[in-house]
Amino acid sequence: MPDSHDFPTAWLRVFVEVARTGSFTAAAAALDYTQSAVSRQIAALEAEFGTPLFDRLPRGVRPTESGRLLLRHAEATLAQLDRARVELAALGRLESGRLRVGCFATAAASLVPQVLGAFRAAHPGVVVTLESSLTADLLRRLAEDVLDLAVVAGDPVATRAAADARGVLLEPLLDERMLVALPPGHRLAGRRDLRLAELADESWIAGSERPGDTLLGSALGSGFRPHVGYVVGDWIAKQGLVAAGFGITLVPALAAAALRPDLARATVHPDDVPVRTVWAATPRGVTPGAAAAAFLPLLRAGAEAFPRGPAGPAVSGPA
Amino acid sequence: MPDSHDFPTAWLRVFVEVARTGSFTAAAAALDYTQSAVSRQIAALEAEFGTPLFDRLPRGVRPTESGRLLLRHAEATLAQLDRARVELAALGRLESGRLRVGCFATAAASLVPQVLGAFRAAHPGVVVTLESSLTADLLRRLAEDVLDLAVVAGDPVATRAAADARGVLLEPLLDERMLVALPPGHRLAGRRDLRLAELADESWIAGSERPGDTLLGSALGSGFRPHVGYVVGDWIAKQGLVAAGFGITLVPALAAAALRPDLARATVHPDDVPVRTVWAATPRGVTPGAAAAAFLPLLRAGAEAFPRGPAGPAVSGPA
DNA sequence: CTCGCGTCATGCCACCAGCGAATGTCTAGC
DNA sequence: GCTAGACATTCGCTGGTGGCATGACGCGAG
Repeated sequence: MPDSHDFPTAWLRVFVEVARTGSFTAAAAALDYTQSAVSRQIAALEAEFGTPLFDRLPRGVRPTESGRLLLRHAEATLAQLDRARVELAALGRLESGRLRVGCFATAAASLVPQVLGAFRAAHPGVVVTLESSLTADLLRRLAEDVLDLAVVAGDPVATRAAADARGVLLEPLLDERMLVALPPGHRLAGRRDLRLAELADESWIAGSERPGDTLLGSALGSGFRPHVGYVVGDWIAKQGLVAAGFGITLVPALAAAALRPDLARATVHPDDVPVRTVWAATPRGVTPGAAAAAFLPLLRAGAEAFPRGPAGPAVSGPA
Repeated sequence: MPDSHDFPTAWLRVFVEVARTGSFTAAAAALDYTQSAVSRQIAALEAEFGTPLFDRLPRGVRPTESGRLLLRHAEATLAQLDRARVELAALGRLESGRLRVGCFATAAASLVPQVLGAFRAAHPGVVVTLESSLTADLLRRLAEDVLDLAVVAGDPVATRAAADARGVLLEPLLDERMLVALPPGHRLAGRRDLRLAELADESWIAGSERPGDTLLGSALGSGFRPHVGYVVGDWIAKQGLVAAGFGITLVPALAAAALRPDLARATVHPDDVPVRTVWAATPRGVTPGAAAAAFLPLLRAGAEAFPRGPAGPAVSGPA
């Protein structure tokens, strides 16, 4: 039973073993062949290369100059194949490899870094890259095989449609609640399931002049008409304005952890803001790498830990 | 007809070609396989390594991370085997390799260097080493596979017996004549087939105190009893003594070219000194390297060019 | 929507490459 | 000369390997 579970490289092993032991018979015994098999293997090799590779002596064999030359290459080749095997195994055991993750901006605030931390702790050998971009871009990059996995968010139907069009697989992670960031000491600080109507008198800070592009705009469908006092795209500036008491703003739950601690917050009633679902997105058709496969459960667990209930952690007032 | 004249490395080529073309079908066409064969080759590879190597896309395939890893090694391995092939071919065409020649001292004076010159001119890539030693030692080194070829000399029967005992093959090259080196202007300068009796009054310079070890001693059997004036092992010193007129000495024909030009010389009648045959010696049983095989004809030709007749070149007096 | 096309996967068959067992041949050593 | 040990060779057979035909699937044109 000549160790058949390795690929057609038997002749290499046979050759090297013959050279090592200096005997067909011994090599055959070592490799679990019969002597005749070894004899013909070598004969075939010699025919193939058109030159004798071993001198047949009365007691065993000795490599000719050609044999020695080939031996060097054969050993190098075996080593090469061995390395391939080892590295491939390491890849499978996630001792090496790469994982290219993409996510939308607010996911990069807390959820993804936290999961990445757990992943890196479990698989230090894997090189992880993270980039944040808009959902549409992430889906495109998945399809282009620039990313292995992405965390995307958006309107359930539209996002799923976009993903399907690009051949991207979506797995829902959580439905994201919305918070309102309030100036310190605000009267509504810590409230849960706040109705937007209660905020009708507030001055709002929007992320863009076009309401449709903003979180706030997505609430327009419910008949709510906010008074927009400022338009600021920058996240830091936005918080600054809120902290200074110039207005309030919507904050996705995932970004709550990134809120400056002096801000008060309150959760919005789910009926007043459309659900924004967060998905794990993976390319369809391509077999997931071991790294991506290992990342997904961690991502699910991380999402699970996020509040699906009425309020998030530290939702009541500043520290 | 899948290019069957190369050794079981087909899977490497198949794999690399699939990765290169990104298609089983195209790879099959390029390698003169059918698509099904390629499909199963890859499937077998994937089973072997326990991981998918290609993502099957609607249009062709693309290597997975494991595939890319294996691809690097596969290409390296193919290159390695290719190098082996090329170097082996170069070895066969004597564009590389080595030739370890040994010879007895006087052969190193002229015959062997001359042949080596011709050889190196024809095969500049071959690394040639030359060592000179005594015949017995040369035979031993041949048997020990330290030399590829040797030029030895000695008494026909004894030498052949020694060679047989060591498993060394002998091929006669020439029967060496003997010269006498004479002081400049000596009365016998240029004589041919000189009888030793004519030299009875001369003072001889021997190489050793034990007559049996010397060329001169080998002539004792014929009843000749020389008057030994000096015993000098060193070749330069011996010539110096002769040149200064202190005596005469025997010189093997092969060393004639190395005689200092101011010495006169004469050939000795073959009946007065025992024949010393010069052989090419090669190890028996071991297949001769291409280099040794190419060297032998040159050696025969070189020996042929040496005088087998009554007198050598420039045998008459100094220049 | 359906059809056609191109792609890979698979079932079935044939072939021969390669193995095992037994035998032959050569050499060395006693 | 005989024995022992090594490689070579022969014969019969199995299993791997490729070819052919077909199936499954996704895409894109009409």
